[in-house]
Amino acid sequence: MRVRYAPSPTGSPHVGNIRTALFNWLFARHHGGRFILRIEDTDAARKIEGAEEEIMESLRWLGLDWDEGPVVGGDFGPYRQSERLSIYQDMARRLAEEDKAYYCYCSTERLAEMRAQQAKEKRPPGYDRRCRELPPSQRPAGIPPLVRYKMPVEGKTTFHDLIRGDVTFDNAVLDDFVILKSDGYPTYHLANVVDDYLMEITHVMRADEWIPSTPRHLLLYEACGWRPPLFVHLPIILGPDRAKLSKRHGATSLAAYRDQGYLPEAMLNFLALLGWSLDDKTEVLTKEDIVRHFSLERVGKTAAIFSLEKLDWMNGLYIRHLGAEDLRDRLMPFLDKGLPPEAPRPLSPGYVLAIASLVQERLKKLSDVVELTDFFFVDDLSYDVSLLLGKSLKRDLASQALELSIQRLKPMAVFDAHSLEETLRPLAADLGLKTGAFFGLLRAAVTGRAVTPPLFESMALLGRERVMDRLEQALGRVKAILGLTG
RNA sequence: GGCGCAUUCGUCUAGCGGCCUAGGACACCUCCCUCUCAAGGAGGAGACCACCGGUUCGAAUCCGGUAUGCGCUACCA
Repeated sequence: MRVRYAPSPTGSPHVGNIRTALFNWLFARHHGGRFILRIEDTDAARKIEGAEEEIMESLRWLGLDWDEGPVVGGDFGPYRQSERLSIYQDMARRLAEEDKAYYCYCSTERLAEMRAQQAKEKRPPGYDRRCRELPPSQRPAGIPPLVRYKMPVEGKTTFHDLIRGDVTFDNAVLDDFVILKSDGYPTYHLANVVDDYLMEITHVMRADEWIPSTPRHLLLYEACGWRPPLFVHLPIILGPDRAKLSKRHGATSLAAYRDQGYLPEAMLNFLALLGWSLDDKTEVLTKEDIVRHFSLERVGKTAAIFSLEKLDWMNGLYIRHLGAEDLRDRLMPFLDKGLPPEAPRPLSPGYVLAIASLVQERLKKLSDVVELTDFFFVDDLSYDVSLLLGKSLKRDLASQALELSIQRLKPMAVFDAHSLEETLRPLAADLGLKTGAFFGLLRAAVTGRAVTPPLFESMALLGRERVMDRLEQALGRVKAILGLTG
């Protein structure tokens, strides 16, 4: 079995696009077939420099390796359509010679006018076939022609979709579509059919939106005298507004999710579940699990909305299951990029390792680490004094609590989490404070935040010097307020 | 407008004629645990299976129609 992922390099691939790649890859790996990457760069105008590299980078990030295609080569290359132009041109010429296609000289302006007229008269749009029977003698000179397929005017075309069953179209609703543009480039329809044939693709697995063009492709296979492959149309992925996922949905490119700190293994698991399921309960699956069980029979037919909530949960789950050093290594670049410049670099791997274990079960995304742990790296804690006083804490009590804490902390022989808790916990009672209120005060003083990793572990990691320093500073701030208001 | 595809909790889905007074997960709510936040544990609420007709002893499951959504309708893919 041979399947392909055939993106056009018009930008960084979005998750819907990549999901199609994933299903092709899963299908190939499950059946021991070949997964081919083919770049469909037939639209010179929309082609974006660097997009091809981004496509490959996205595939690599998810771990979808291709057996043939750019970089790796293969026996059916080249795998970039812009390098296969003569093949399409020869084919278009052949079809024209066999009277299965014809040259069209209509200008873009005329076509636009025609469409406007059709719309006005509420007639179905489509080429009016003016050039269809144009004798060679009447061909205008000096106008580079394009080539159109000579669509049968009657009859029906039916194809069998592996997950949708038979789909039938009336040939009459199909117009004479362009197969070769006037710039010598093929359209998707021609290039796709020619390449799928020449590359011996057995299953064309692509998004739902291609269903309406499948009869054109089928007719093209027929015109060329080729046996068509099997067709599989995958449900599309919609944005939260139920429209087809596209650029305007914000962070839809796979790379954007990577940059936010989603793990590739979580993304792969999540994407696989968008349209495929193993059974009525299993949801957490490794790549190997999915490959082992993947089957077209369990691919659904309804469009799915790409919603972040479940992805976030799954990402957190995968983060929690990471080994300590693995997590540290993945966190490092996010800290490096996200921490303010005053945080000393390079970051200490040992220090980050300890921090990582403190936040592991608190992360949904790797990028969350910055907000959660910046106080470990930066000494200038800028927080509002009200954070120290809280809602119910009297000011004099706050200052008293800080003073007492400093006093008790000073003589501690070992400054570890356990000893810290042993010396500080009784203090709450001594002060007549609830532990929540007391620890909240200390937390604010030491971290400048209301929400942090566990207090004693954090204090131990920060070290005696910094903790004492921050407590003193907090005390000073509370006292300043006391003095101000009497 | 034409053509096509789809239609089960807010979301992802299980279900392929009786196991369904519809199962799981995320999100949500409550409680427990607890130094905050998480994580974890225990509960809860949430779907008249889009609607209307058939077929059948019996339908979420089969058939037809309607509605709605989405897609296609380019010298884009």
